[in-house]
Amino acid sequence: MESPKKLQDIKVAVDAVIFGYFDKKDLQILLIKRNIEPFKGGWALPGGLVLDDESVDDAVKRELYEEAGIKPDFLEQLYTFGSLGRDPRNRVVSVAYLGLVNPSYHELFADSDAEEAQWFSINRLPSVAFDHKTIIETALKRLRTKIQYQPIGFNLLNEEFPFSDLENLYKTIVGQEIDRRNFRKKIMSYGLLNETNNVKKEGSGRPGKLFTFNKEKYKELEEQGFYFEIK
Amino acid sequence: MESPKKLQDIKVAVDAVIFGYFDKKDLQILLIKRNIEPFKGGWALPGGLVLDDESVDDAVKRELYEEAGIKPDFLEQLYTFGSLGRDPRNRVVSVAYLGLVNPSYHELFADSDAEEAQWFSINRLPSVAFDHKTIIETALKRLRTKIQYQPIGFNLLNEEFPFSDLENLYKTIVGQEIDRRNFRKKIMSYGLLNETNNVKKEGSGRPGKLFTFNKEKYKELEEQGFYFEIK
DNA sequence: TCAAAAGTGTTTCGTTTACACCCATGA
DNA sequence: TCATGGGTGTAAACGAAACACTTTTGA
Repeated sequence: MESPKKLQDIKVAVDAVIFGYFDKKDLQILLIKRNIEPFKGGWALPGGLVLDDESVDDAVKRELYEEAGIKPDFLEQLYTFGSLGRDPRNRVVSVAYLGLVNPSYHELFADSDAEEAQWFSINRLPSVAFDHKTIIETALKRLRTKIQYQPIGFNLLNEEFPFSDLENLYKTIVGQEIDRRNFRKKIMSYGLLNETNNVKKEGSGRPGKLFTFNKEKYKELEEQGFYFEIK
Repeated sequence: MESPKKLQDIKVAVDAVIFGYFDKKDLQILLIKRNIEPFKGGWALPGGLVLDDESVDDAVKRELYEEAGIKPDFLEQLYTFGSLGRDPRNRVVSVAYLGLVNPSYHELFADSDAEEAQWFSINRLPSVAFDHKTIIETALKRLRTKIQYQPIGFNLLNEEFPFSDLENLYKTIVGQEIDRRNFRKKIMSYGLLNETNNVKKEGSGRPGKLFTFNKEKYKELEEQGFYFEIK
């Protein structure tokens, strides 16, 4: 933090990789159709320049709300991309965030004049502007490891969910088969799920009990040095 | 990454938390005595504004070399601090880095006209400028957790080190007693240490064999999905 | 021969893994 | 009664934790 020899000319932006999960589908990422150059008409991560009078954290939240109508349940800083030539116009340093939402609680702004927000399966992403592909890869990697040692996955599920949703979520994100019995035993051993009196209605087969995640209890345990972990 | 409505006026800086370790002493942090306002004469993390034609990663390296004559063995991005009011002069967003060096391989620029760099025990830090205290705390937390699942600690030791140095390092950083036998068994089981023919000369007691860390083997194992872990 | 640090094995305990059948529901 | 997904227990294998004495050196 020294005074500049000559005036610095770098812009500060934010970009967000927002994951959504629809049961029985892939993991999805939120993209915005650009309505200005460069990459006009192409897809890009939601984001934009930070305003002078807002924190960087606030900037992402604002952009997400403006561009897609979304207020993520979970949002954390991912990594700052600061190499040269990221943006063909200016030098732009971009602070990337990783967010999680349950898409059924968030109606997207679709087909408005200005912007179009849309979910894309991570297995069928269109090509994206700037270095956003790298950012997405970084986010995916982080999500895959983080979900194994912090109970962040619940942010992708409904408030009340059948156990199988959780199972499918982990299978999808981590990308490998899990032993249903061992997985359930492990999760249940933490005592972080509350059983509701409701059951899953749709689908065939025996209806599953619905659970909620006990966020308060988790915070409490966490303060006592508890570590959530799924192998 | 949208075009600005009015011109953005935010500076981008880097700050580095560089840890050094002297055997039998505390963990140390590198601070620089400021020779300009604000906080002139006070201590601060090494760092400064990013130049227009260098990447953010390069900016930290340059600043560290200019301000302290140091080229860290390990350096990674820590977190970006982007709240308002961090710097009394301008709006500054700062990308913080965490670095590790072996101080005996790095002579500091001390008492030069321009700058003075000095090691401080993390247990006896002076008060530091800006929000650097927060940055240091973030770095310490990261170091404490990361050293337990990545073999980064070797960057703090001599090229050849007795096993006891490693033991003390972990005791110091993690801040709790370790079982010498179990610790040695665990480390040795990874087969990442090469035994040299040399022994530790100084000190009393039975001389310990010196080891080197096999970086190549670690990289190889890592690619095969191996995870280093110390509980 | 004493003080100081290095070097070393075994048992116990808890956790992880592997594995398959019955249950509840709607069609 | 059949198809579909929900719900459950146990034994074997493995890794973590607890624990103390002998060795080598220099003073």
